[in-house]
Amino acid sequence: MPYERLKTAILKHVPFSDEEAATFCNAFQPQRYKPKEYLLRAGEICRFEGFVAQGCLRVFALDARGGEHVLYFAPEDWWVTDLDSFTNQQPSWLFVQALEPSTVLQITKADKDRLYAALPATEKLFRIMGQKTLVALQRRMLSALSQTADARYLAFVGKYPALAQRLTQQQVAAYLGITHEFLSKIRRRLGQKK
Amino acid sequence: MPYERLKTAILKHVPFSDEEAATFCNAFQPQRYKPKEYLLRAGEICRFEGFVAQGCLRVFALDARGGEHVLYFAPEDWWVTDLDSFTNQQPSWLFVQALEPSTVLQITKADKDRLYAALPATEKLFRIMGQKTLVALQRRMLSALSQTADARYLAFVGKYPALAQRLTQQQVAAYLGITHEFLSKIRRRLGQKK
DNA sequence: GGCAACCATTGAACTAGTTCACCAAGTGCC
DNA sequence: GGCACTTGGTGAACTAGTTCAATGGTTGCC
Repeated sequence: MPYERLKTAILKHVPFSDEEAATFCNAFQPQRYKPKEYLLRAGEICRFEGFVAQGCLRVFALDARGGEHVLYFAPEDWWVTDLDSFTNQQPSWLFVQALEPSTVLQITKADKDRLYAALPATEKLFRIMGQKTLVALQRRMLSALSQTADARYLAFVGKYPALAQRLTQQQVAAYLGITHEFLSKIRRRLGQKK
Repeated sequence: MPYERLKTAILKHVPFSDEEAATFCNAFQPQRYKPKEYLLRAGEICRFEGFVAQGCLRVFALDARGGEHVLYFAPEDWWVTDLDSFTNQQPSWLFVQALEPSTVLQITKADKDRLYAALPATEKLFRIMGQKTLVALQRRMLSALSQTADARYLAFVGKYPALAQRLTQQQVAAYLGITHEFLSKIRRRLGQKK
């Protein structure tokens, strides 16, 4: 049951009763995606906020020359949306794509607004989750400003070893902000055979 | 009156009555800082969340070799804290320093928690402000991943022209993730005399 | 009013990371 | 079972950005 993961995840932050948790979870619709399938493309309006029950997605942007740059990966238990496009219902500049066969529990903007009204603790839930995301992104920003690609790569595999295994090197490179050729050279230098 | 700026700022996001707004604002204490004065140093626990009523601060980190890297600047109407250290009351890895003579309205963790309890809309207020900060940081992260230093510099002065005037080039460079020497060369190349 | 900091600029030598072209191995598809 | 496609690796030439050292101009301080 994909809803169990969602229930467990939210109860970590907010003390919902069983009924409240059910009200919360029932506002989400499960959707399955095949590898390479897009949930959102730049120019579209993001109609969902999703909780990944299974699989792995990526959120990325294209630069002027067609290069892909990964904002984040979303494996199981992560949330995925274009926050700006979703909250303001305006055109996105991001792509959201499944990397593996994935199941995502999705909520619409209207249903999320209903949740805020029906269960006030929802405010706190998303405030806290947003704060954690912000702290993590601040760390990554500082890492981008201050560390060399070698150090960023080591930090990434150190922090997310299981995820690093699931991703191709191209995806990892697009997250680190380097070319996959250079990542290959870093790995050789570090003697990483894995 | 420094509280007027704070009141105006919060009423943009949340419909407080005059009494509620007063309750909110009175939880904050004004503090004045001289240029170069530190509000927080790495290793300390961040005891405040602040609203800048006047002046300008910077939040930065040191790398292994002593280089400074700016996470963000906080001029008038911006909020400033080490979110991680403040919310979890654990040692910080950041520095917060005044760049100009500044007045900051500050709240402690305990008083902020009291606000959350006394005025539930406070949850919404900080959820929304957090979301906006997150969206802005996502944009900056993608810019760091995908753009050259020239483009990032132009984007910065384009987005924050007044702020760029107030800062030294060293500060701007530490925000862009380049050396101030290289920033100087970029500016020459662009023919910027300002 | 003079000295000490700090700031912006510049040039030369260097290094981290890119680009392009190519090759080998795996994987999935029909 | 074969073919197309994607992936990972490698080398050579290149470029964006760093490092170091030096200079001159402001600014602020006592």
